[in-house]
Amino acid sequence: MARTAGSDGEKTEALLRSAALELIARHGFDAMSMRQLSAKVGVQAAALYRYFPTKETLLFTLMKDHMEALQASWEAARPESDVSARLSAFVDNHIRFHIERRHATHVSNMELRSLSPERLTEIMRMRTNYEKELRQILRDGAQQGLFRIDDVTLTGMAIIQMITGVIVWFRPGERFSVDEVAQNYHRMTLRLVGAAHAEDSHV
Amino acid sequence: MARTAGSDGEKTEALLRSAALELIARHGFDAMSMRQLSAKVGVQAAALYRYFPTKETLLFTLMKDHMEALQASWEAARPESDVSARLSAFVDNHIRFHIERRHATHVSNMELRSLSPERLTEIMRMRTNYEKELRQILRDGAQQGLFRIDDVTLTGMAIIQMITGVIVWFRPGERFSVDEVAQNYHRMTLRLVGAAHAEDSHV
DNA sequence: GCATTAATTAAACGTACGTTCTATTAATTC
DNA sequence: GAATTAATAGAACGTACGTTTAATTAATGC
Repeated sequence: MARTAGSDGEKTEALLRSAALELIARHGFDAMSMRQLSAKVGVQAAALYRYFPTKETLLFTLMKDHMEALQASWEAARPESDVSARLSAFVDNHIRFHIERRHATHVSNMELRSLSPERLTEIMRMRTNYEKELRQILRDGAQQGLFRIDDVTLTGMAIIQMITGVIVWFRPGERFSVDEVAQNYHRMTLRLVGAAHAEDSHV
Repeated sequence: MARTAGSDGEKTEALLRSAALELIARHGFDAMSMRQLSAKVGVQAAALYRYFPTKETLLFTLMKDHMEALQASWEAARPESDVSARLSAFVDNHIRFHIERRHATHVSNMELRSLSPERLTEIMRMRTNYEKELRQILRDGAQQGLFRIDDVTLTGMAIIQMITGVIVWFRPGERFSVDEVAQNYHRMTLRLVGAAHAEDSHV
């Protein structure tokens, strides 16, 4: 056999990507074999090389797309309003985005080691750019006297770790809804930065 | 050749453990080969099997020792004093312990996937026990009216993620000392739980 | 100093991996 | 409907891996 009836490159690539995200998230990048991936989609291993020249390129592509989508999601959600609302929006967008794409998030957070130095640099650059948005919010809030922040870099890291960590324990359909988690976390974040009136917030 | 002059089982095992922590932290468990590990210590790969029956057992041993040491460290540091001091002590101990053992921490956080189900369960049980200590502090603080906490489980997770995340960005000898980081984080933690007078704290 | 135990080497086994090569069939174009 | 392009299959290549087996030397106990 060779080309199969109804085969379609775009469709196969999309299937491969989502199957790869699931397998890598579950077993890790090294532990996922190209044969395992191809079997999940129902093609031979050799067929993968029509879409991705190497296994590492596949990983890089997944991560890059994830980071671009994250940045785009924030730019679409970013309000022009006051800093507290911007901070809440950042936390909200971050949590929702990552919960909705838990596999891709796991991959992006756990498999950086498997990238070549150049590709690692590129992903880290995208990540840093995204995190700059948070730091700018923190800086604005501090300058306007609305936040009490000892160190912007350190506080930014603490918040990122805290809100990204949601995917470690969150399971859809259990105790908390996404809304509850998002609301709770943005309240904790506002307290963490010493936001004026954080305690009275009804949002 | 066979047994080498000056060879000593305890010494070799200790060397293997620390070499393994470093290699796994840097390259990941799957990416580390037994030959790579043995070469780092200067023995043949077959020699490893005198100390660890399988590669996975080696990983499990490292993780278990790490968790036991963490629990012991907290039990030694735990004060009998008021809840705010206990919370500060927890944060302080956690950060210092993890910074001092960054390799082991990385391994314990990143390589859970490579454990068999039974062994994963055991490590998770230890981890849960440790995290219970934090939740108890939060519960006590809330009951005494000192903390303002919406949900103990969720707040506990947020704090754990935040303070464990330090090892992701912290590099000894750069901008911050361990003391500064620990102090800053316990201030953020107290704010996060809405601790009364957190803003006036001089600790 | 001999017997025993501890620590290691050297070589090999079977397996699984990423990747490549070539052939083959399906869809598309004109 | 012939020519071309797209999408795959099937087989193979070389390599590296975890682990085992047997032999060998060093240290220890009596």
